[in-house]
This record gives sequence, C-alpha cells and structure tokens, in this order.
Amino acid sequence: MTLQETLELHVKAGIKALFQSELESVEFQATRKEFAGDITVVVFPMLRVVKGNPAVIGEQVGQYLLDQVELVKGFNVVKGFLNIEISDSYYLEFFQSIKDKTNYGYVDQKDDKAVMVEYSSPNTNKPLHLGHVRNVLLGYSVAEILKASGKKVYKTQIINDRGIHICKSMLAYQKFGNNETPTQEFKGDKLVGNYYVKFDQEYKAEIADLIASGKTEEEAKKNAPILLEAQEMLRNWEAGDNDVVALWKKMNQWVYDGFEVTYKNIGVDFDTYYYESDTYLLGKEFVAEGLKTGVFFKKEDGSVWCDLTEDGLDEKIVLRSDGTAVYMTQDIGTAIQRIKDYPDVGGMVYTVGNEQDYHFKVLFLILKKLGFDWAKNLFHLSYGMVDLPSGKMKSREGTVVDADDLIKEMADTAEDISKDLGKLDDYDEAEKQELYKTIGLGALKYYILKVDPKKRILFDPKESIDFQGNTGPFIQYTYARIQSILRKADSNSYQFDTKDVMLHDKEKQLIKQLELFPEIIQNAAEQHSPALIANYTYDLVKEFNSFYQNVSILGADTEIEKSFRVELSKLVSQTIKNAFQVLGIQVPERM
RNA sequence: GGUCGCAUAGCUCAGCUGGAUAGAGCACCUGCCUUCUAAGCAGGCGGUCCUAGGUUCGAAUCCUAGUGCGAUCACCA
Repeated sequence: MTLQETLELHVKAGIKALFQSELESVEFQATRKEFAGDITVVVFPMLRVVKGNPAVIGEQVGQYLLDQVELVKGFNVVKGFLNIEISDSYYLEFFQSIKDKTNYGYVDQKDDKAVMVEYSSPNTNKPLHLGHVRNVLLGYSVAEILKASGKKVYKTQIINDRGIHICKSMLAYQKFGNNETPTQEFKGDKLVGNYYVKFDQEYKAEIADLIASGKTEEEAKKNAPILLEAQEMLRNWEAGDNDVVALWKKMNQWVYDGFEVTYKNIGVDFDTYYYESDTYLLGKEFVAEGLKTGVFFKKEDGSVWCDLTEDGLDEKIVLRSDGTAVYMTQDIGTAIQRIKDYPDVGGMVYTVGNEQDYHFKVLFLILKKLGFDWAKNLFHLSYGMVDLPSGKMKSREGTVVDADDLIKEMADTAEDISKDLGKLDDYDEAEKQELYKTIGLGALKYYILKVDPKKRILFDPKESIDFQGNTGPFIQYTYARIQSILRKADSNSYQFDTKDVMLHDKEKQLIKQLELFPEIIQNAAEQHSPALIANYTYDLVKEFNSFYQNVSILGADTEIEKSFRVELSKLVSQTIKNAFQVLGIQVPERM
C-alpha cells in the first residue's frame, strides 16, 4: 500500500470519527517547499460533507492523524491545506524495499493481450530525414514504455513500397543511372533518393518546355513525357512485368539495406515488417465483404464508398472505379493481416504525423463497422511536424535534414565539447568515438522526446541542440558521475540498518522523487507520452545534483551514513538508467 | 467554409483528472573547482498563462464565443 492509500484510509476514518460523515475521496498533493511537511491534504473538498471552517477542520483531522497514525510525525494547517510531516522511518523502509531492484519501475508482463506498435513506415524512394527521426524515436519509446508497464509489445512498420512515387525514381534510374550501385559510403537509400530528385528536375524541365511551346500549365503537367512513362511503368508493375518487377525489387532492397544502417545508428529495431504490396489485396477482399454486408455501397461509376455522415464525417472512398486500391484499402488490409498473423494482439498504436488525423479517425471507424472487436483498441499516436526555420522539409527540393547527417553532426558536437573538457585522455580512440555517439544521440533523442508529441517542433540546425540544462547529456553526466562514485566506493562491502540512519533533507527529497517513478511509467504508458518520463528524469537528476553538491557522500561523518548515501546514489543511477532505457537513450560510465 | 490540434517569461518547454505566491532550462547578471567529474551547484533578472464571458469557495487547467498559427476535408500516399 502506498503512503497515499494509507493516509486516505485514516483521513476517511478520522472524518467519520470526528464528524460522523462519509468521505468519498481525499485529495492529496505534494507539500510546497516553503511549508513544513511531506504531503498535503486539501481540506476544501471535504466541505461538501463536513460543514465548518476549513482551517479548523484541518486542525482536527491533523490532530487525529497525529494521534492515530504512527508514521505521522507532525502537521500544520495553512488556510485550507493540511500539511503532514511523515517520519523518516517510512522513507527509510521504503528505500530499503526498493534499493536492490535493478528493474525498479518496471512491471512484469501482466496482460495476455499484446499491443502492436507501428512506427517509421517510410516511402521507399528517399532516405530518412528529421521528420522520420521524430516518428521513430516516439514509436520506439512508446513501445518500450508499454513493455515496461507490463504489456507484451510487437514493434512493426508498414512499408509503402508501391505506387507512382516509387516508379519515378525507378524510371529516372533507368534513364540516367548508368548501372550505378550503392557502396559503403554511398548508401542505397541515398542513391535511390537522388534519382527521385532527378525525376522531379526532369519533369519540371519538360513542363517548362511544353509551356514554352504553347501548352497551358495544366496540360503540361499532365502530359510531360516522363510522367506518362512513369504511369506506364506503374501499369506494367501492376501487370507483373518481369523487368519492372526485377528493377523494383533491386532498388527497394537497396533502400531497405540503407534504412537498416540508419535504424541501427539511431538504435531502434522492429519485430516484424509489413509491405503494402502484400496487404492491399486482403484489403480489397474485405471491401468486397463489406459491400455484401452493407457497410459499404457502390456508386454508379463502380467506385466503392463508406457512408460516415451519421458519425459526423463525410463519405469515404475505399475502392476506385477501376477497381484498384486506395490508401484506405491497404490500411484495412494491413490491420486485419496483423491480427491474423498475431492472434494475441488486442490493440495497435499507429505512430503517424498529425496530418493524417482524419485518415485514422475514418480507418478506425470503418474497422469497427466491419465488426472487429479489437477496433476499439486502436490508437493514433499523432505528432506535430518538425519544421525548419526556412519552412517545411521537402525531399524533392532537397530541403531536408538527413537523418544520418544529423546523427553525425550531433556526435561531432559532443566530440568538440568533450575535447574542450579533456576528461577522457586515457580512453582509446574507439571508446571515445562510441561515447561521442552516445552523448550526441542522447542530446538529439532527449531534445525530441521531452516535448509533448502533439506540439510542432521548430528545428534550427544552426542553433543546434543544447548540451546543458534540461538535456540528455546533463542527465547522462549525472549518471556518469554516480558511476564514478560507485567505482571508488566499492559499495558491495557496505552494510547498514535503516534504523540507524538520520535522514538528511536532501536525501528525503530524493527518496520521495524515486517513489514516484513506477507511477510515472504507468501514466506514460496510458498517455503514450515519453515526455512524462523525460521530465520526471530531469527532476530526479536535478534533485540528485543538489544532494551531491550539498552533501558529501564518500566523506560522510559515519560509515553508516556513507553506506546509505552510496546505496541511495546507486538507486538513483539505476532509476536514471531504467528511465532512459525506455526513451531509447544510453547512459555512459564516464564522460 | 466544416472539422481537428496548438497558444504559458526574450527563446525552448513543464504544469496530472480544477487548489496555496504559475515552474524549469537557454540567454543576461552575481558567487562557488588544493575534498566524491564545474556538461555541475547556489542566487538574481524576467509573466495581462492569446482575448472576452461563464461555472466554482477556488480557473493556466473545465464550458461558450472570438483571435492567431498549423493540419485536414482527393478515384495522392
């Protein structure tokens, strides 16, 4: 039972004994630091049941608690706030109970139903950029948070491997590629991306020519020869033309190989992959099924629609008049395919930008109408765009921040700062490079994950990302500092009895902060919000640094105090590690 | 135009299901390295919580209307 639950019972009992009234619930909050006390009961809500002056009621309840409850050491009432002082022994015993848990904050798997978390889901015609980085970090972290909260999780993505945009880079490669192939230095996704840009350049040039020869802009855009060729190629692909399919497979594989390098660099992984080229047919089957059961209807031209006007939305097309699949068709197929493949999945999380809010609203509704009971457990993890000072990123125009470049730059910055500080002179070069990457990535990941997913991020490459204050490196630094103490302390030999410890105020604050962690994990899981974890960790670390600067750990007056402080520091570092683990951020032993 | 999201210090952001005098970091200004890592600590400066109403003992938080920014409303994905 938590402290709050214990106190709640006693407050209720007190109200009953003092006023013969039943209290539904008790409102608690942390005591503000300018007042004495550890936890505060808000008296105002009790006035609904108990009539009287809140200050007087607070006084009476406080006295009752002091008399009846062992762990209550004192109290004071300010206006309608009853501040309760808790005895040190409570915190010490609590600390004793968690100090050796290396998985502190995590819950063992307690749910039979699994959650499938989709993220990344790139097109296969260009490299990953900053926008994908936000997606990937969010999705990965939410998956890890869900795991830590006791859920079974499958990480997956849907690869958008078919369509006209793929044909564009294929065509440009055919025309201008000279059988170029990817190399170690020049990854396949970059190569294919270049041809996607090349296509766009040619297309624009042809449009200009056509306009010059007297065509309207609209005609020119529709009839540019290279576009017609691309459309031809798409038809050939759908018809299964051997050469086109072979080229498609080859180029897609280049891209996949390139992506894998980037994912590995970022430090994310997937349990299973889905390809739209595999799932759109299943989607079509279920559209036919829904047509029979009346979920969908057919218009005169043969296109198939879902009427959502009763739900406050519009009609939505699910199949074109020529019978080909649209985006929605594929997504219906993909969702159903996943449940077929993994029957233990009871819900899914889609990590996709907020420009698709409407699409997912519709998708979830359609799946419900099709009668799938798991459809009620679908969640669109929607996040805001990452914008540059110059505006939106556009792959075709080359105004993107490339994911690989970005990671490299972050590591370089970490290297510059590290060299200035010069603390690592005895590390060999490989160790140093590894560390720079850990710190650089830590900075990037924390920067992105600490903000509410719903908010847009304005990313200024020139301003770059901070390494001080509320940042990843600040937290990593604190971790490394604790490790340094632990190395010197040889903590295995330390023994102490909590009864012998006099709790310093900074120590108590730290234990209080540690106490919150399991609940933070659960909240973060419910709200799909890594930001909660990031901000919690920052608060914990700030609290520790204050302790560290004000209290000597290895130089404590007594062996008991020293042992206790070492153990406390150890648990703080373990908690930092556990928190950062679910954010996908590594912690260094030194820095 | 309909719908959805966002709006808090010069900048970047916290602020949980309403609770005490709205909190951090960056930037700027003071102090603190011969004792555990100064990527740190202690302190200062800085706010009409977009506006106007409403609900309430109490509103940055809830409701309504409006303003600004963004997204979306395709036989694109």
